[in-house]
Amino acid sequence: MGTNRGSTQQSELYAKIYAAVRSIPKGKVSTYGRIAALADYPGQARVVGYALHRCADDSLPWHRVINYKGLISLDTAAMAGNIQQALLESEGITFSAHGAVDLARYGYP
DNA sequence: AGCCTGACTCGGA
DNA sequence: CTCCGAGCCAGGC
Repeated sequence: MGTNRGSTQQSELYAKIYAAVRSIPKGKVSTYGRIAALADYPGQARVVGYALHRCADDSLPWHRVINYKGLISLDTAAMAGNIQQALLESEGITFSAHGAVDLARYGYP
């Protein structure tokens, strides 16, 4: 990549993150740290969370991204957390009684 | 320019 | 099991 005009690099970061999120197959879930690694930004899980927070794309399967504990980062009592769990369950993902996902079973990669 | 917050993660007590 | 602190980066004021 020769001369890079500082203009599209910022989008590149989000593009990689979105691409990683889109790479999650239906019925699977991934973590922020995992997405960061797939996006070539290991350790920057917070940036992934921030990118998803600003997600302007409704076709982005952001609900397949959870934290490393297998829990929904959003408050499950809140609307967003409730929606996320509902979406994952609609894809065939089962939750524990404590509201946790088995990453060893549904985790991706 | 600087400061604070956040859809994160990890290790320790 | 829960709580706390430290490290990382981007965005907003």
